[in-house]
Amino acid sequence: MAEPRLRADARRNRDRVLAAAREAFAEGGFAVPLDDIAARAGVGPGTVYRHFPTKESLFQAVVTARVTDLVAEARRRADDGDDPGGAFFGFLAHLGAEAAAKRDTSDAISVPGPLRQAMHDAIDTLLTRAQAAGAVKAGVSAADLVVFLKSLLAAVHDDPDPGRAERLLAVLTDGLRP
Amino acid sequence: MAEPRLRADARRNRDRVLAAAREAFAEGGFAVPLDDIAARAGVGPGTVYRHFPTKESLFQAVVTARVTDLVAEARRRADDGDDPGGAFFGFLAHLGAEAAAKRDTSDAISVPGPLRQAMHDAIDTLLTRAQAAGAVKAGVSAADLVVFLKSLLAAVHDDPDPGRAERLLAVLTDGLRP
DNA sequence: GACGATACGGAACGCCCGCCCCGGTTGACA
DNA sequence: TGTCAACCGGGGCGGGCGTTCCGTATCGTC
Repeated sequence: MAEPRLRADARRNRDRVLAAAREAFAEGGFAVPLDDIAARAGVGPGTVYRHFPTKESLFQAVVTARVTDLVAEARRRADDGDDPGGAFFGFLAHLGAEAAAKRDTSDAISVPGPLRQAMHDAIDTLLTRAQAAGAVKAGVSAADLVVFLKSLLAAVHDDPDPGRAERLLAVLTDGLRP
Repeated sequence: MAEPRLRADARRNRDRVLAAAREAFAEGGFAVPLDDIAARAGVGPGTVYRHFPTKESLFQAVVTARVTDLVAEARRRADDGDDPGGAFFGFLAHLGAEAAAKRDTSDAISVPGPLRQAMHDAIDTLLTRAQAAGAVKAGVSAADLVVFLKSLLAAVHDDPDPGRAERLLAVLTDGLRP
C-alpha cells in the first residue's frame, strides 16, 4: 500500500473537493457538471482529476458514507426483530426523508459496486422478514422495490409541491400491504 | 391559411420522417438523437428541420395522435358511469399496457401544451369520480398521479425484467385503494 | 426541353461535458 | 535558503447532439 502521505495543499484541496462535491451532488444529483464542483471548491477541473480518476469515482467517494449509514440503519432495524413490518416501513420512511433532503439519494442507491449489493441485501432482509410476518404482501422482490424507490425518489426531486413526496410514499406503503 | 400544397417529394419525405420518428421514439423515447430519426427515414437532418422547426415539435406531432387516443379512451371510460372505480383502474391498466409497448409514453403524458392539459383533465375526472364512489382513497390528486405514473413508466422502460411493470402497477393500484 | 421555384443532403456550427496535459507554482526537506 | 519533486490551474481535446446554411438535385410548369 505505502500511502505516500499527501502534501499539505494536496490534502486540503482533496477535502475541499469532497466537501464541494457533497453539496453539489446533494443539490443537483449526479448530473451536476464536474466543472461546477471544481469551481465551488475553488480549484481547477484538473485538480479534481488528480484525486479522483473519474467523475463516477468522486460520486462514489461522496455517497459511500451515506449509503453505509443507510445500510447500517437498515440492519439495525432488521435486528430489532419484534416488529418486522414496522422495521420495514420505518426504513422506507427514513429513506424518503433522506431523499427529500439530498437530491443524490436516488442515484446513490443504484450506484454499481459492492455498496449497491449491500444495500440490496439489507433491503432484502427487511422485506423478506416483513413478508414472513404478513406485514407486506408476497410477490414483490427487493429488486422491484429498489426500482420503484429509485424512480419515485428521482421524480420527487425537482417537484415544486413539497407534500408530494409524502403522499406518493404513502401510496407506495399502502400498496405494499397485503 | 393558403396551404401552398407540398411538392410530391416533400410530402413523401415528410411522411417518411413521421413514420421513422414514430418508430424511433417508441423504441428509445424522446432521447433518441434526431440524426438517428433522419437516417432511419433515409433523409438528411436538414430535411427534418424543413418540416418541423424543432425536435420537440416533431415529438409533439408524433405523440399527438396517441395522446388524443388515450384521452378519448379515458373519456369513454368516464362516461360509462356505472363503475367509476373500474373505469379508473381500467384506464390505469390501459396506460400501463401502452407504456410497455411504446417507450415514449411516459414522455408523452407530460409534454407541455394543450394535450397535457386535456390528459390531466381526463385523469382528474376519472379520479374524482372514483374517489366519490369510494373506490380510491382521498388525498391524492391528479397531479400526484401523473407524477407517479410518469416516473413509474419511465423506470420500467429499460428494465430487463418483463414482469416488473405489472408488479409495480399492482402495488400502485393497491396503494390507491381506500 | 428548359427554366424557376422548391426541397434535399450533409457538412459545419455552437454548446455542453467529461477528461487530459503542460507551463508555472508551492510545499517539503536539507 | 535553495533545490526538487509534487501539485495546481485552466486551456484544450474529443465526442455527442440540436440546429443552420448552402451548393446541388428534383419537381412542376410553360
